[in-house]
Amino acid sequence: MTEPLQDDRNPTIDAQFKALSDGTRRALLEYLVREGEQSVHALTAIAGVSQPMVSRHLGKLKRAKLVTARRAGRETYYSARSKGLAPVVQWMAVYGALWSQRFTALEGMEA
Amino acid sequence: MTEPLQDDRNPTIDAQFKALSDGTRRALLEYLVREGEQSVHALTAIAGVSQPMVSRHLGKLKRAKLVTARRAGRETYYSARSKGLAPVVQWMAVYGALWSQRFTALEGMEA
DNA sequence: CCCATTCATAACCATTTGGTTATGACGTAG
DNA sequence: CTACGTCATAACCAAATGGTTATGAATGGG
Repeated sequence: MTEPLQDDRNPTIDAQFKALSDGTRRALLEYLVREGEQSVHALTAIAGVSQPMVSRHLGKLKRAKLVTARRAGRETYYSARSKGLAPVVQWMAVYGALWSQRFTALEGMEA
Repeated sequence: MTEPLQDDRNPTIDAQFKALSDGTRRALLEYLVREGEQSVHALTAIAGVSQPMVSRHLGKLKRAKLVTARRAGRETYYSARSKGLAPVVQWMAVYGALWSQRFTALEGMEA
């Protein structure tokens, strides 16, 4: 509704698109979405990269509000954050709708 | 449909998310979507960056198949490519649907 | 024919990014 | 108490990224 005058820089959307732009990160996220809460250990097993890198990817996903972390003993469990995608979905709804008429039923979503 | 075994690296989706992860690029794209075909000149006027940078951003959007270019005389006109968002939308449809039940009516979309 | 406009590319720079190995903090199990 | 398992952070590196100014290739107008 608020007209993006010339540059609607939005930190959250920025962070989310950037977070989603990496294949490894998407794979982690997809795994969390499909399999539910997972420890870093488990995620390291399925990601093709080292454990520190997994931690860093998860950190970025967390800062993008796409996942949440729950510490339990020596393990940290990450889960996909529902509502996490909302900002991106909203962007898609607005511009995708204008773009073509292929979008519908995406409204009623709050960041 | 094809189960992402552990890492569904998809160059197009990668490129699209990456392309969308920059605010300036999104602003250019949004402008094209809202105002239709525009010359680089016009786009430079609304983007907050130099003309070469606009060209480079447009190049990246083009490689991501989000815009198309049409050369006319000394001007190049860019337009948002309809269907461009399809891969991203598809990803959103699949994972967004799993993610929460907030997604619907996103199927029937082809890349 | 010359000059100006439009655009893309080159050269350069600082920062970010994805990756690694090494280390350290903390919890748990003998 | 010691040893191991889990995770995050540090240090480091090469490559990509966003930005700039300078240049060059076309096209169009006087």
